[in-house]
Amino acid sequence: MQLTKLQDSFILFAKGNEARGGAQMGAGMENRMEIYNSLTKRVERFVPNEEGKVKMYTCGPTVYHFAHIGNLRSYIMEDLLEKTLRYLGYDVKRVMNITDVGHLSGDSDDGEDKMLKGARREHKSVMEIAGFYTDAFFEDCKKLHIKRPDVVEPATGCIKEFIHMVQVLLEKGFAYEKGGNVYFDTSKLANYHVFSGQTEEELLVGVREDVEEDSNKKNKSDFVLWFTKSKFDAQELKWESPWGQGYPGWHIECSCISIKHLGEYMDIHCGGVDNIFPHHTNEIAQSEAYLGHKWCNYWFHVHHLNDQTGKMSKSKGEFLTVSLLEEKGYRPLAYRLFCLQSHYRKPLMFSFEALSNMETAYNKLANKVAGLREEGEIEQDKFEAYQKRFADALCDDLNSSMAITVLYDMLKEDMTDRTKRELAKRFEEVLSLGLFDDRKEEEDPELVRYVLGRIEERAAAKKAKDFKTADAIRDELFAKGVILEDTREGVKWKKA
RNA sequence: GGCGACAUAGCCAAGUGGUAAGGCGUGGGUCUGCAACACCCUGAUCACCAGUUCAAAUCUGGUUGUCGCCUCCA
Repeated sequence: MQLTKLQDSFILFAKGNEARGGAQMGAGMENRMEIYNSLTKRVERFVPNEEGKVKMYTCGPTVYHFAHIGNLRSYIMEDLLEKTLRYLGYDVKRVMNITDVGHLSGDSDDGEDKMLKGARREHKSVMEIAGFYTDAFFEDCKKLHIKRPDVVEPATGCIKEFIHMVQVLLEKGFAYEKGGNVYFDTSKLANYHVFSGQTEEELLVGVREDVEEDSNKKNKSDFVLWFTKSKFDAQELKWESPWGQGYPGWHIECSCISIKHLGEYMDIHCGGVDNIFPHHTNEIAQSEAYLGHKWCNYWFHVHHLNDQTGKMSKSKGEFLTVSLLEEKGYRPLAYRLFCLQSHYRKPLMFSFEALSNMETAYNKLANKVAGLREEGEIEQDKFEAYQKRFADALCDDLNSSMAITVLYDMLKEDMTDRTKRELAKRFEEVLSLGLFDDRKEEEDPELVRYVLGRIEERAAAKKAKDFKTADAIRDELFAKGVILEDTREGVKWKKA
């Protein structure tokens, strides 16, 4: 793999201001992770600022509605990244924000605030809506085995910090007040378009026609840091500020919250590809202008989940949620498997046919792992060889598809069940597919006793060659949602 | 219009120079009272065209198609 020097994301001073980075790993731990960096458009060796520690930030959900499974793909892949880093021995601190203010409507933009729109739709207050959908988001995450970040911070909890940051930007001359709002002055930056590779002139060419221009802006690229004048006078959430009553712009929250919890130097910033511009671009602008030095070294972007009509979007109205998948009889973890068997940097095509495939694959895989016995000794050589193969796959720009293949190969390998079990447990630390969850425990003990009784009766009937009775019992249990299987090890049963 | 990504078997999807991983499905088989489970076997020359090379899915150029972004009160 060809390694390249980090491109400077430090936009104020084009050269000579490296972030602190480049810490050398000590003995016993090696930096072997290679990951694509959107900033440099290359796969690079991952080297954190501080040896053995990773500071990671994720753009969290906008809580005006349920997350759809396309949003959740990003969180699944980010979860995989975090767990891979932990698996490799890093001490990871991860922070996520909750956008509960300031981010306006999307594709079918009618100029109404998303939160406000959600509130009106459901006759609730904005904060009630935010609380409800925040809980719903983490419920979905739980079902998909997405670990809750170490720190979760709602934007509305950091207003003071936002105001402070805007003040500093004004003092340093990176921002200006106009028409009641505070804007970031992008002309003060040497390299604003770090991600897009386009110049301002190029951007001007095809500007969307349906967007109303803000005549207060000095430059086309400038963006709002603080609003006091909004065409949404019905804005419910407003705070006092040196510039009058108002609310923060969309981008300031991520800059502020991440610096608050992770300090001035960050290792990895995550999000969906659609965040690259303008959101992440503006975050870099604000943060580095505020800090006066380079801020984050690696940018990790997950590509979209598409269906026949294109990317899934909250604003399209109808969208797929985890709950909806459950209603249709799919396991959320089958969706996780579906995501893991593709690469995070490729668009993934969703269809119910594909998900059905995965559902079957998931059940087979879970059965296979459940069938492993606590037998034999751990074969150390093979144990380590497979651990290495597994880690190698993930270190190769998070090749989760290959990691899944290593799991399958491992299960087919000629070695003791105990070795396989222990390996599967190790892999589960990263994959989190719930392969060791004992589903029987949730069963009603009354039902279990009944089923076991009927199985005995059926066994007796079979012994007496009374297959008619035996089949009748099987049919009866099937009608109750219980499936019987006569395996070499005896009769097994499971819920349909 | 600009910028970028992607295009591999019925479906999902790995694979960046040496003659195509894996999963699901399909078909065949073993096992089984039957069914299911399990296990074994079974498939593609990589959108198209041209070029570089002893050798290309993999590099270069072009074409076509799909998708994303082009903000700042998305």
